[in-house]
Amino acid sequence: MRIASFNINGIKARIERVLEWLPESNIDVALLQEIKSPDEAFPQEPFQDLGYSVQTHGQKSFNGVAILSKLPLEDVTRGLPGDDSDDQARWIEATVMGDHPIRVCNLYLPNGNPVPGPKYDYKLNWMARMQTRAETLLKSEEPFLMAGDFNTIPQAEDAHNPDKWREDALFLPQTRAAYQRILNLGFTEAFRSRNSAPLNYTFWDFQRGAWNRNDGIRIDHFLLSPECADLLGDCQIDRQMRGREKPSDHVPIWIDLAA
DNA sequence: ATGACAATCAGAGATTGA
Repeated sequence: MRIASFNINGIKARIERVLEWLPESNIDVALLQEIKSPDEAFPQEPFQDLGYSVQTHGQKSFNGVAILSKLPLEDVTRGLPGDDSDDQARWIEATVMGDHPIRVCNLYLPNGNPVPGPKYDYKLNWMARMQTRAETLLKSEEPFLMAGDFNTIPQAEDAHNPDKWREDALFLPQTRAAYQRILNLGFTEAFRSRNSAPLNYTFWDFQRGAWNRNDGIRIDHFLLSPECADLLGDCQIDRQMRGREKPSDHVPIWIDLAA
């Protein structure tokens, strides 16, 4: 089974790219971020026509996550636990019912800029809540994964020009430490477990010709629980999507699971 | 020091993103 994560930067603007990509990359389960759409406005029919069921957790204008799946989904839950006052649509979970049921958490982690300020405080609080959720799921000993746009550059080799990100919310020591604390619970970061090469990115800014200079960053990740990591096959970044007509600023990343 | 790009909502230009 192939599970992908893709920050599409608006379903309305990106639907043609997504519809061509799903069969091209043989995606069974797609975790989408930044759908920028309320649930009722998300176009389900084109995806159902391709054989996917659709689960969304959206809001007007910003944020929003969705799961498209060719396999049955059970126990869909919306929102990251830990703060009832948080109304930003950044987290959705479901259990994918393949040969081995896998709990899938699709996340759009806050950007956090500018630093310092309330947006960065929100990011760090959100990451702490995510760690708590991860700890809860680990106790269940069910295979699960957390994937999406982490807005986190884990290491210097994950940026073309790390020095320009030193003061940025995506690369500050506090951000990387919060990410590392989650990883240290026992997760496998799928891409780096399969590929140690630098110059592999998932995001290139629209500005300053970043794509043409490969001036990118690697911020979209798959974290696998120990039981899930045992099922991992390949992990690839669909880099070519950045060169298409009307691209998102992110590209898809996918994993193959023996599940 | 600023803007550069793109998407959204709205129907211009502010806001957000990374």
